[in-house]
Amino acid sequence: MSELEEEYRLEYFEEEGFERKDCSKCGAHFWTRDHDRTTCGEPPCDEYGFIDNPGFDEEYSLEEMRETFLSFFEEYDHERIDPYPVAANRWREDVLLTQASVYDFQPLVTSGQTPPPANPLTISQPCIRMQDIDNVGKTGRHTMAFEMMAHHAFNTREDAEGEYAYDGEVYWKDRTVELCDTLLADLGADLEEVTYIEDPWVGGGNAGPAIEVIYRGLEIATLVFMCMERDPDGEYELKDGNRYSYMDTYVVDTGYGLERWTWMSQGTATVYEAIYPEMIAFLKDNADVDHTDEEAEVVARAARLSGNLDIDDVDDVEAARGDIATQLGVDTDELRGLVEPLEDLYAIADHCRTLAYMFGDGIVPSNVGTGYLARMVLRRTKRLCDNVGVDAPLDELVDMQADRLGYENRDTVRDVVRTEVEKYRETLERGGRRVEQLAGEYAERGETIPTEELIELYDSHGIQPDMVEGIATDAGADVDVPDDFYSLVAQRHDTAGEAEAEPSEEQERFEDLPETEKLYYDDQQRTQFEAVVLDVFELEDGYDVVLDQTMFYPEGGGQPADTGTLSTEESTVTVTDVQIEDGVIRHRTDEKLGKGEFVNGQIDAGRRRQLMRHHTATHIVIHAARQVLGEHIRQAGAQKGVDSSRIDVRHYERISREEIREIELLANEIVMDNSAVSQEWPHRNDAEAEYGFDLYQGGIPPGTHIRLIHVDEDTQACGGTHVARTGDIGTIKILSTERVQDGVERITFAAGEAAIGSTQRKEDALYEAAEILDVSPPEVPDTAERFFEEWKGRGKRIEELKEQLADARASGGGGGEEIEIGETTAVVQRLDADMDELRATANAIAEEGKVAVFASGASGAQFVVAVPEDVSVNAGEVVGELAGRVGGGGGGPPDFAQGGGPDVEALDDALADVPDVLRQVLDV
RNA sequence: GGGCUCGUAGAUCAGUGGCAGAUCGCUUCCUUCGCAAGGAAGAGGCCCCGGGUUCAAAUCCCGGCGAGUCCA
Repeated sequence: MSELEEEYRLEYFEEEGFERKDCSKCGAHFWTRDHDRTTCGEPPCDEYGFIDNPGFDEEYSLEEMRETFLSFFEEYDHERIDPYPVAANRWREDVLLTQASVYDFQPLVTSGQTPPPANPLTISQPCIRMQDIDNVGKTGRHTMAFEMMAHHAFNTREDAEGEYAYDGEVYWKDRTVELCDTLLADLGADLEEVTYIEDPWVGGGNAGPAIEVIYRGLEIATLVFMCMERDPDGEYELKDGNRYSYMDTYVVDTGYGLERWTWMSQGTATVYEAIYPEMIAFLKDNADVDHTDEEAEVVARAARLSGNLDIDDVDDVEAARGDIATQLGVDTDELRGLVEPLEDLYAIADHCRTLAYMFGDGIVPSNVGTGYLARMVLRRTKRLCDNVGVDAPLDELVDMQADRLGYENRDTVRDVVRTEVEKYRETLERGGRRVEQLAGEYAERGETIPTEELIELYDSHGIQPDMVEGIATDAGADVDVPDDFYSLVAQRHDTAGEAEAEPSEEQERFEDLPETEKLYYDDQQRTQFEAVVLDVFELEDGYDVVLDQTMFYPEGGGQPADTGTLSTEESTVTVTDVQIEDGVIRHRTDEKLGKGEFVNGQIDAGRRRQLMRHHTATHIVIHAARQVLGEHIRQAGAQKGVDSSRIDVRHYERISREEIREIELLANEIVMDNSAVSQEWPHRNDAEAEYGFDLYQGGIPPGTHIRLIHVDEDTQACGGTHVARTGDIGTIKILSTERVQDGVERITFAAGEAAIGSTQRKEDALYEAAEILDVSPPEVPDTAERFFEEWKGRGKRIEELKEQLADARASGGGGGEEIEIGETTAVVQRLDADMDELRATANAIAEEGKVAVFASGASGAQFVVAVPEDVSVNAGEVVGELAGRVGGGGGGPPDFAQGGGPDVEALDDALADVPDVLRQVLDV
């Protein structure tokens, strides 16, 4: 760490008369204006000093504080940027949720591949952190949803000029600290009380010096100077044990907690009371949480005490509760009774804000990804509401927050919440029944419900152990929930880490090749071109040809590669696949071409035309789906093909047939409008400013300029090839929808010739069915139904007749051979009928008090033996013996058995042996 | 993306390779001035679909479709 010490010797500190000190309690290095100070200022070294003693001149609400911050930085030449969605997985694959403002600019901007939307910039970015979910409401300062206010500056070193998407230095450490200091001074903070603690930062492969800003015991900002990256040969070893070296780009990454600044300005006992005053008042009223003045006084004092303690997880909270009660001179349980309902209310307010962010930004509840996190939060919130007695519908509570946060899709948000609450209710009901039954069984046996069952209930059915406990207690069964329950669940999910094979025999030759010029964007209708062969790579199966320019579209963005041919004067080779790697396009061919040869390229025009139709149609279908299903509709994946294509969209319920028809109609209206499909390459900042984040349906492309495709009113960033006018698509036919995951619907459709083809195939099927039924196609459904009903009726009638036939045979009409065995009579008969008939007849005979042995040769050799109640013949044994003689086996209970074998030839002989077999069995 | 669980009467679910079951609901009748309740009788099943194993599959195996749930 000491290697970074130099990094903190700022001119600004010197000019302002700061002194570097070591904390007398924790040893941390920190900078302060107060020369008498000995501690770093952060709990546990110091206590909160702002409760009932606000640190700023004025009180601010959340909204006021946000505005104050942003306009302050605007005044100092920063551009204000709109916040990004909380679903960070829309632009990066390594995380699900936005947890800091810098997430917005990773990895493309921080690495220098893409310019920032402004430089320097300021933003208040909504973030969600689920790590501390259990602490929310209890510690007085943890929230799951928060806004990270920030100012960022993106710099590159002088010697790297021109290599990155931004150049030069905007500002670095001194200016950053100065801005922070100035803001504090502007708000009226006592700068003597502010400490800047040295705390190097490491994360996500990057690192750099960082400073924690502490004021009156509260960490109100972190100033990170990201300037290093992980490098095995790096000069510096940092606290994560890895080595790092300096990068060409260096980024000012600051984070100012909006909630904490608001709290600081108000000095309330908890952060929640500062940021959600109206909602908490509403919840208190709704849940009837009311304290006498005396009780309120106890609660306030307890909050103050717990705020002063170093509480960082729930175990500490529980332990601290006793201490606090002692200090206040009240009973621990009494204190808990007063405080716990409040804690639940605080958590509800916070969780509702989290949900508003999530659903407002278009996250759909699901069993995967961010959707799953949203589902977990929603269920947890619902449980908290039920627990504390809040009976306002959850969608209303979430809407209160969505309203306050200024979301415009509030109706959809409410709809999503209602649907999800209903799903949860069903899960609970299902689970409840299951547990009741299980508990009943264990209670009867006087056993404790084993842990294995609890894990199964939770893992497979989503039933929390405490719910099992509640129901089981009512049923009189014991439950023992182990302390390490959740780690036991985790064990079930242990997966062997798969080794990632990396062949990496990348030839240097390939890396030295220039980027291939992409002709397919110039004129998307052309299918022929001329080029020079730059290099040829021999593969196990064919060759990879690299040209100077190409019309062949490489696989990408869900669009498959073009196929076609490359011809020289002497020969023609077939292109079967095309891939792009670092801007260099490889054409996979069956035959070899010579380096330096001129070739004439011809792509398969029919295939390409279908792919273009499908690609443009994809934009149209998603646009239409958005009109019909709602603004939240977003692509979750897509694959184009020649015969059909599919897109996956996020939606919270199954798409109905009616909705499909609407989407199909809308899509075809766009086709019929025959409007032009256009492309442009604007600066990405201009594009984002005009169209917003929804441009990026299929991932975010790097680069300063991005390609936009306009189809009707839809605009998307897209690298694919498209038809010139929507009418070129011909027609769009939606083929099917399926639920590929909970919350993700897959729409499969066909365009152009493929649409006609698929419609014709469906019609053919209908015509064929109509012909078989000998009716016209519109009559098929009614006729099919009538036939099905009739078929079922006949089945029933046949059953009845078989029963009657069996009765008739039993009463002597069957003509079976009767033999006497001991005191009973046995009827032995061959009856080549199916099993049902044999069984019915044999049963009827047994009813008469006779042993029945029936055999059939209808399908294989089969036997049925029925024995009346008080006769001591074991039917199973008889069948076993007989079936053995026809090469098979059989068995069943003593009074009724069946069996058989493949050897029909031996059936009659076996039947002839029946008397012997029966006597034998009887003797035993 | 991966794991696990489930698809049987209108609903909720039993069913351990050998005759398709329970409870509620439904229909009719009895009892009643009437209703609730009670009694009696009855209807209602492509055991999700398709393959396989077997003498025999609701049951075992594989695949598909549909649903639920946990984890990353």
